[in-house]
Amino acid sequence: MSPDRPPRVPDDYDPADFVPFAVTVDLAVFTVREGHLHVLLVERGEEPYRGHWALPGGFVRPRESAGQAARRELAEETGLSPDTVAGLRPEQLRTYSDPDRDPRMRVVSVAYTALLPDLPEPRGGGDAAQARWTRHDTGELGRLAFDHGRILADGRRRIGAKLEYTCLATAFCPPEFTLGELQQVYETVWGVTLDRPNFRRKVLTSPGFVEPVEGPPRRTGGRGKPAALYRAGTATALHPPLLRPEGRPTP
Amino acid sequence: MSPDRPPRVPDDYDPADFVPFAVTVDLAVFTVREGHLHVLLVERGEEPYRGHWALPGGFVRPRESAGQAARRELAEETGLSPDTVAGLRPEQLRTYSDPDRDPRMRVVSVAYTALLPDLPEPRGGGDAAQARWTRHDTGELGRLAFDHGRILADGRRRIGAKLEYTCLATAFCPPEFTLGELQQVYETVWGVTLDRPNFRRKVLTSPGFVEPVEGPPRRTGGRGKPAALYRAGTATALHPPLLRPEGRPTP
DNA sequence: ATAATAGTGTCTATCAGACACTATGCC
DNA sequence: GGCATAGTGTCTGATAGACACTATTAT
Repeated sequence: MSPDRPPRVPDDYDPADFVPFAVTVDLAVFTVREGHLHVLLVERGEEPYRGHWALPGGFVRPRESAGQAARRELAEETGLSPDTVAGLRPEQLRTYSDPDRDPRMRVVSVAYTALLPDLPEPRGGGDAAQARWTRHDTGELGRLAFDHGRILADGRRRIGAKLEYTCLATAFCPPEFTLGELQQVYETVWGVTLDRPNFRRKVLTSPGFVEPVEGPPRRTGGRGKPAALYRAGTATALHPPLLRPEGRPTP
Repeated sequence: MSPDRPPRVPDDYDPADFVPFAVTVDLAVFTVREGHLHVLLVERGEEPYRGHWALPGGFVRPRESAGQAARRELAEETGLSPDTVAGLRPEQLRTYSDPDRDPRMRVVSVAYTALLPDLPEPRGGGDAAQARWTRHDTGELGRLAFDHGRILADGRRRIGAKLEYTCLATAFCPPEFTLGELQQVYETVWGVTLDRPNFRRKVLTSPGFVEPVEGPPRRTGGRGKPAALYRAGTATALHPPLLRPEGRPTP
């Protein structure tokens, strides 16, 4: 509901004196780089958790929605042009509201995931705050600040699942990409290897998943036969889905 | 992130003067009753939207998480015993944070879905606020208060999708149920008819979806052959999923 | 030539949809 | 018997996994 609704109040609590909450957004921004899943982290410059790495994010401002705040923060943290960021669609992950998740005050955080193609190093918003891509698989990312480790784990699980039944994987790719690159996204995020012929067949027979780039230009990824280029199609859902091997949903 | 993180602040905004937000939970509580999907609504007794129907919900208290608030509100609104409510697991849907979603103040609402078996009429929390099950399909539920119409639509879409790849459907059923009842949940939520033999085969060969109730008791749903009873299994995910007919994800 | 990547074709096991048929209860 | 629901068996078309094979580039 929303504020008042009078007789609902059961006992000890008066709606008028609700505690003020701070509302923030946190972003789990992923990219695939050199065959590894990376996540964008920033270094905290203040207590608590000074010197720890954290997810980028910030306050929701008085006149913006959480989604707008997420897009704004993403632009600030990555230093991407507003045009580029406009094309991205941070997707709401879930909201974290444990009363003690911030030791200082009551902060409710709306978490988002975003997927980027491989980009140059983040500019870090042009100020002193460090921002960098960190490999997600290695243990390198020690303890993150606050409950960001949990948020990151939730986000990671979510994108793995969404690759199965949406066309989301193309968001990890540049505007034009080869099927080999697309396959590597799946292999990297899922941590498996896929059969190339079967992967091609599945992608190409899923209507609206990818569409060939008309001009017969081609591109090479080193040596080997140059690959045809594709761009993301208009579909957003995959029916039927492209299921992970092993059956199990990834623990 | 969470409050401060010093050099991040870009320009005009001072983290110290964040506006106070109110945080509420809203619940989209569904049940299947007489072959129709129903949702639990309460009648508002105050402006704005006095006399309009709304989703049940309320403020998050100073020392509870949004999830705890959702369970508490669910217990209050349905009048269910705490034991029963403890078994339910309201699931976070998403957070609604449009600056103008409440005309009076800045309210961010964390929405939850919950699925109940067919129950006696809600007690309405023992006070004057009306609470009742309303058919979701008919146009009977006029304009809901605030953005609750949108929340309800989002929740409806979500549970339809989750039936495909989770074992959630059993949450609509009493502790012991027949496969016919389970099938009716799918048919009702999806608005389709399913082939019974194929449905049985799928459910029974999905490990952990349902398990037979040992004692050979049986129960009838009127006339016809009595059906074997099952209870929910231990699995939570369905692999491979039980896909909706038609291919399309339901617009 | 060899390595490396792109792309094609085919066989097969599995699975979902369709549907005929049997079983067991009530009237 | 007639009807309604529960439950079984079978056929078939679609699909995913496995894998052999060809194509085109760089070195």
